[in-house]
Amino acid sequence: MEIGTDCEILHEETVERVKQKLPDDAFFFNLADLYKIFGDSTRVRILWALDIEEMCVCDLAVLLNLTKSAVSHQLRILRHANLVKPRRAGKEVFYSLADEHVKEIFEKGMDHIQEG
Amino acid sequence: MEIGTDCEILHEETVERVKQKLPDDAFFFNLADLYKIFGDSTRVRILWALDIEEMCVCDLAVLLNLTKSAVSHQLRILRHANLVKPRRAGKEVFYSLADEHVKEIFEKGMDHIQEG
DNA sequence: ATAACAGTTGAACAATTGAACAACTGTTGT
DNA sequence: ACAACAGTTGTTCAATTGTTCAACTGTTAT
Repeated sequence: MEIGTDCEILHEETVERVKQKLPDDAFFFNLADLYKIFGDSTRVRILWALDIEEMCVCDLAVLLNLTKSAVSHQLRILRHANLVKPRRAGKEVFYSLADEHVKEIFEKGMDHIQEG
Repeated sequence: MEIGTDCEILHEETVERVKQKLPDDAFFFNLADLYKIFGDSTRVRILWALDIEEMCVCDLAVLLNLTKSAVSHQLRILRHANLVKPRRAGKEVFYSLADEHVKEIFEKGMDHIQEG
């Protein structure tokens, strides 16, 4: 079955109208990639914890019952997405939320859960 | 390496303080599951389109260059998460966003992308 | 009734992803 | 210089996930 052509165009006006506003693929990939990061309970727990206060890798491992390795891997992903930022202090690295967006995205998500 | 114990507890006060506020696992799973749904470019494109106007499955397939099947599978997931709602009209099924949260979560996500 | 078509659904396959393990950096203190 | 420890990183493996294909519903019109 051929993509996009296994059906007649039912409402051409609608499709055209929306198509004109449609952002390019990169936009959607970036947006999806951002949400993908929130889409894992371990990462969400880390973000939630860092929303309370700055913590080092070991603290997070103990708090969330994970290995340092697992925490570090996830922090790397979160760092890469500019959601957390590191602060080195001797041997330890303290992590905190990078900006206010994280908190806001969280709040909207929780709103939805509490209704559904 | 034993989980959560491959390091000394460095800041016990911090860990305890955060632990007391820590929601149960279900909370984080639900939250992650919600974001997981936004974490796919096809679903995000569908949601974006439905944010402009109500559309039927075929319209979405043509607009986004997908098979009806692929669209329907994704709509099922979105329906299940209460993000879209169907409206049957004869042979066609029109979908629209279920509530305002979707739009708000979107906006926050885009804010973040445009800064990073 | 039956043909036509919008939409749904299940199974199978490829691609992605999180966790675990082990090896490695980098900093501190002796 | 070296031991100790916080953190990082690469690899492997199992599990999850998106898409496709094919078969199936359900509604409309003849």
